[in-house]
Amino acid sequence: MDTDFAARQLAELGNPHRLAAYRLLVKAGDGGLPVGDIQAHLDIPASTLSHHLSRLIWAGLVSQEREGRTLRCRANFPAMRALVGFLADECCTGVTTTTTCAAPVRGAGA
Amino acid sequence: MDTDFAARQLAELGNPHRLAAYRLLVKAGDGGLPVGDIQAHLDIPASTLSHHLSRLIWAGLVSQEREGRTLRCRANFPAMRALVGFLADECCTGVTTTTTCAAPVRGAGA
DNA sequence: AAATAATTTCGATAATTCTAGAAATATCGT
DNA sequence: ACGATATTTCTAGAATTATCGAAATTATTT
Repeated sequence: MDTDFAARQLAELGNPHRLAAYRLLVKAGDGGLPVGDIQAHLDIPASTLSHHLSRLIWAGLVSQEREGRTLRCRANFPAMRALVGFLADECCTGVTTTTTCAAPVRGAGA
Repeated sequence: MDTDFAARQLAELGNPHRLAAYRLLVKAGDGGLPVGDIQAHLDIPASTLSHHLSRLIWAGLVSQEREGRTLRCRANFPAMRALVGFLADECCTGVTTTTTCAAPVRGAGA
């Protein structure tokens, strides 16, 4: 994973509306959620939500699939694991001290 | 962990310079690194780096401790684990399907 | 106390992001 | 084709962020 790409994904998650939407999708799991459901939870204008969703999609964190009139959104779980792994990756590689990563993150290589 | 707080931390990590600096500190482990060492790696003006470091510190991701003329920076590992945990927290709570979090993140409750 | 070193604060400018209304697009049922 | 629903694209103003030189701050050495 490239640093700039990871930074992009983190930045996209770093907006309260987008993070709330993303977490909603994480909670929803593989079933995902229609845009309208997300809007109902977040209570922001459709155009604003659409803007945020497009950024999550662009960053590869969320995918969309049309189902009739609605667009179902899903969290990209492999991407999330890769990002989380990147953060902890090479943790303490150059360490000169003792314990640091007492609770290392699993699946770091994803 | 509050959503706005998590978003703030993610946003601060979502800048290539800051993420690079942070990862440097993560690799350095408990030993940390002086600001000057970070600057040598990132090759950006001191004032710009200082600005970015102050944001990481403000977000609670990095701490600083003076050692004579130099300021030693350290990654706040518990904060990192808490943030990573937050992302995966309640994953698939409302799921209606089968496998999703094939490689669940440990320490999620941090 | 002066010179030097490490880092921050200030100030100004350029670039990006957020927000949301209006218009456009896609799909469905009749 | 038409009307209704779901969602996006366009647009632009406001707010935030990034950048960096110059000046200020804090600590060390002589």
